[in-house]
Amino acid sequence: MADRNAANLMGRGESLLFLTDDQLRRGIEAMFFAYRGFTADPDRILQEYGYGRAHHRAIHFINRSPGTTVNNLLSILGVTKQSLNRVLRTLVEDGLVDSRVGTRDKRERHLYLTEKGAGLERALSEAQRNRMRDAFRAAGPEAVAGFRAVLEQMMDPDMKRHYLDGGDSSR
Amino acid sequence: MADRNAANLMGRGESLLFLTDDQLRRGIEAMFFAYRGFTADPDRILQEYGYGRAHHRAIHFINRSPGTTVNNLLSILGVTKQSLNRVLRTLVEDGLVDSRVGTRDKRERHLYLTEKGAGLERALSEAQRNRMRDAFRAAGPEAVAGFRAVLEQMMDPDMKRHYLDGGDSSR
DNA sequence: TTGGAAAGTCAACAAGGCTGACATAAACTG
DNA sequence: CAGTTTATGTCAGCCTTGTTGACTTTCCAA
Repeated sequence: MADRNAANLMGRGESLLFLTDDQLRRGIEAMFFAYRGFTADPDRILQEYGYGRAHHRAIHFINRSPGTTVNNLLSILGVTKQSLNRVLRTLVEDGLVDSRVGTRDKRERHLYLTEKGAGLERALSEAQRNRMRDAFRAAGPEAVAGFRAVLEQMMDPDMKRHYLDGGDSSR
Repeated sequence: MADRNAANLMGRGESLLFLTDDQLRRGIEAMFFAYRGFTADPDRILQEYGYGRAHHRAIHFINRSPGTTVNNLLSILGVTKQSLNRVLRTLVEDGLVDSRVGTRDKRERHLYLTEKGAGLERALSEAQRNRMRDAFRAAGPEAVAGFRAVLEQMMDPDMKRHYLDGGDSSR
């Protein structure tokens, strides 16, 4: 709202913001500290189960897209299949995830949360949603819109696909 | 700006936002994907030097607060001294960080970037600032304010101190 | 039908978290 | 001054989660 001087040279309503290195540094540190807060509550829960963030990520995206394949999960998570496989194996062994051989293509494994897995998912996402909700409410609706707008710009373009996707990029 | 119906029951201008689980899920995934983008460019640079994110974090905060102590860094980074020490030791050995015994309190070590260390810091923070600046400009000034407001709410309260601090919580 | 690509698994290694124990020096306290 | 606390560093060992390389099974297309 402040310096909008040299604006509107760029088609859309974007102002040519004068951003000092210090303002940008604040943004960088905000991301760092906020991400820590963002993961703190689930981390505590996971610790009780002997799991880590990798397990949380797998559980989250399986819940979002039931029946998704390992390969699809790989493209979302951006890790190697060997790394994901280890996490997935423990989740299957512990009875949180069900891995079903594909009917059309028997090379594929389709992933589903079991009742037990869905239970942990609820505990994790509830904790994370509570913090997110509190932050959104305290900051107000316009802030939420801005938050989402900036984060979306910060993503790698290929990832926006997974983000915008309502879910189910499987099958 | 949308549903502001039941608002203003809460003293300040906060509306009692109706946030669906799906809206919150979007926020959660936005954090996940954006954080990946946020760290992607520095990660590439660090890889060339054989360093990781832990080194980046140390370098960042030493640069922000030259002369800071190990203990202060510990409270900012929230890791164990053993973990930080390993990183710090390699940085000192490689001549990126200078560790000087305190004059007032000789138990303390005050940390400074060397010329070489400052060089890497510039490369890392320039890459990260560029992405942050592009995102800020594309999203616009109001979005930036909202971004910061939400992130600040998401932090653990103890961490806000380090965030708001203009720097130099040393000595 | 055969050769390559794709999906998944196994083995081994590295980074960077962690805990616990212990050493040293300096500072503080009664 | 003796004893305790504080700041830092180090060693050993463990865990999670990333990596690469080699291998199997399955599918598909030439």
